[in-house]
Amino acid sequence: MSSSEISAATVGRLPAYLRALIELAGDESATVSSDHLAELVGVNPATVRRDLASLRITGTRGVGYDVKYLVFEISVELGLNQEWPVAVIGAGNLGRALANYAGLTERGFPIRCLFDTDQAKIGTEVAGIPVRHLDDLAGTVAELGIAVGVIATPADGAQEVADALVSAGIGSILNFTAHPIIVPDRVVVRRVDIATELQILSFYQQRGVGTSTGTGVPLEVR
Amino acid sequence: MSSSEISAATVGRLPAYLRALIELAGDESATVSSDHLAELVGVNPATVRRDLASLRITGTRGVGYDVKYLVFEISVELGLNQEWPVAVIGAGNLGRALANYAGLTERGFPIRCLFDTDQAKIGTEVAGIPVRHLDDLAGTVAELGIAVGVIATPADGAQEVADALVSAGIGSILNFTAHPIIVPDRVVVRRVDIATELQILSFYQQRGVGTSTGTGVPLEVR
DNA sequence: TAGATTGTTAATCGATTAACAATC
DNA sequence: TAGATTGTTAATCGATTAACAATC
Repeated sequence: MSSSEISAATVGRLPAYLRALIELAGDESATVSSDHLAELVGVNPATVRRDLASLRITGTRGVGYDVKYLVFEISVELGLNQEWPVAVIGAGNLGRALANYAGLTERGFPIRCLFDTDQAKIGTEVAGIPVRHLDDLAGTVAELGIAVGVIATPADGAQEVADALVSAGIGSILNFTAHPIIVPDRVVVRRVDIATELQILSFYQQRGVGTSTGTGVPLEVR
Repeated sequence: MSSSEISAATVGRLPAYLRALIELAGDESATVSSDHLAELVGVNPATVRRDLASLRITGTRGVGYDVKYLVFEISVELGLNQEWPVAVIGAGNLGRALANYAGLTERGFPIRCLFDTDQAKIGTEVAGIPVRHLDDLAGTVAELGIAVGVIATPADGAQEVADALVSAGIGSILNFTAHPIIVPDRVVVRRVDIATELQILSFYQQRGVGTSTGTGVPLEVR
């Protein structure tokens, strides 16, 4: 399908475009040029035009792109016109921090359930979110329509949890542990590894410092 | 200097190489071929050889690379032969989760202090780590030799905190907020943005699913 | 019409990979 | 010597960017 034209690099920039556009919309800007948007996000204007063209988003020559239309279209591309209920596996410090982070619900990723294997935690609530036993994962995924699983357990449990998520029918996994996980092709995985980020920082710090980017994408304005 | 030959892509793979090598060392493997290491990390063997060559790490033709030597050299490149004391700004749920994550100290990134502006928290401890007022940042950075600052505050405080870290002389910042920060060239920033990661997941989930990689690098074995 | 800005082609750049001579 | 594997060249691939005709 046409979707194959959208590169991973483009997808990685979409959240940054959206964030900049939402601020522009607040400023009541009706249109935005590729030059302006590029400057806000820290990329080349031609890259912006190419990215938008790959999404079949068109602007108006001599004028620019309609901000509201851009926000709408990019949101649709990112699936933000619907909710993606999240389950967090691991009700430790990280799991509780995620549960307490209201920003996720605001952005369409409400955490609906926490899972753990510690009997003392089962049946309690964290920030109003129930904690259930990992054995109840499959049933809960079906019951609550969970779309995304977040692995927030100790590293040595990561693969086991990933397997459980996969058998429960989950198609998207965010892995916070230091260990890579192996999943079938149909499942999409991203990893957030704090220790790796720190190691990359120390590499550049130790040398004269080049500039490093976040998340593999130039998200930081220079 | 010679350092300019090392690409950001190579740097991003170093932590994954190191992780695989440490497991191999545990298996008492004395040497490893580029083929084997490539398979463990999920990259092409030629990429492994090219990456190592760019670090001036040599192997032995017909034999492979010495595992202990690789571990040592890559560790040195990543600055892991020394400690990088960390300060976490924000003693909320995320800050406390980080403080309780022993993995960071084990990997050479001990959290030495938390900072907040909530008087009720100042003077308390989290997992044995003191919480001080943000006003004391510069003094504490000097006193404890802090090398890395982690921004774990609400998003709207990110730039202000970044400015404070920069004036305190910090050269490496890990930003957990949804907002990009602007810093001088000498400062290295990486960002971990959970909402962005989830948006990228939902993009792929919504479509037939391609495969996405974590951290901008193919860290997940397929 | 004159100025602005898109949409897209062609050039460039950088990273990946195949292939193979060198050599252990 | 025969087999294995590196180190590196050259080819390939994909992404970025300059440039500009199209057109609002």
